[in-house]
Amino acid sequence: MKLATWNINSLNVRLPRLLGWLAATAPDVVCLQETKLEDHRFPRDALAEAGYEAHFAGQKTYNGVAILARSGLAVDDVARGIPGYEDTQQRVIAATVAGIRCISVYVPNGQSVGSEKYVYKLGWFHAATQYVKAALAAHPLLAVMGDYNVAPEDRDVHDPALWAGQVLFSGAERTALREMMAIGLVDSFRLFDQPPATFSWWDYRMLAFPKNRGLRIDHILMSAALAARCTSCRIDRNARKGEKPSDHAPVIAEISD
DNA sequence: ATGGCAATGTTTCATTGA
Repeated sequence: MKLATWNINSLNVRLPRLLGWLAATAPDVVCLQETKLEDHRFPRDALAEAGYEAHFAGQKTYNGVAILARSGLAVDDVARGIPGYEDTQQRVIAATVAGIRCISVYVPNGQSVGSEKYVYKLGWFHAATQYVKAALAAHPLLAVMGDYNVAPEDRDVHDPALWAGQVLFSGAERTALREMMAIGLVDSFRLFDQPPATFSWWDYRMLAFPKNRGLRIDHILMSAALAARCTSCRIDRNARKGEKPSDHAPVIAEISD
């Protein structure tokens, strides 16, 4: 079982790239963020032809999340948004795929520390934590996958001194992520030895990617029961290369049967 | 090879992302 998450930064632009990546990678579940498509425009048929059943919660221009499940896998209890938390922005979708509860999350960016969007980010994070806590209680096999817009540690940032106190790496954001993990989730990436300076996002500007000036802000968090079955987790840096890449690379975790 | 922002709509600039 192969689980993946990828901030695709416009599924309209990136559909050909996604289809090629699906064929090459053969994941069983893919969580997508920043699809930027209203539901009536979602390329459900193209993905079905590629062998994936799609569930999605989208909107125009911004945000938008989806879960793709390999055709034939049982998909149950699809849920959109965070119950009890009013939000016009489409940032969460959940589904149980082959018995594993999967939640695709697109945490707000936060813009800059202290801004209105930063306050929204922290409030959203806490609401999401309560939601994930309830999900964990109901589903021992849980994976929360997505773009968290938070780098957890110094080693997840190309230049920690430069980023200290900045949005994506501020103390309050890292604390919010730690608090979500404290309910009983582990960062599957850190279950394994990893090459130093492994990141999941690079700015389009200033040659950030070829210089590897990135951040690791996309994560696959797992419950203890799921983590016990996790055999690998890696970031697919190759998917950031070539013509018209997303600014994010996918994270891929493997689960033993 | 991986390359000096990109996607979108409000469209020929403004907004947002991270």
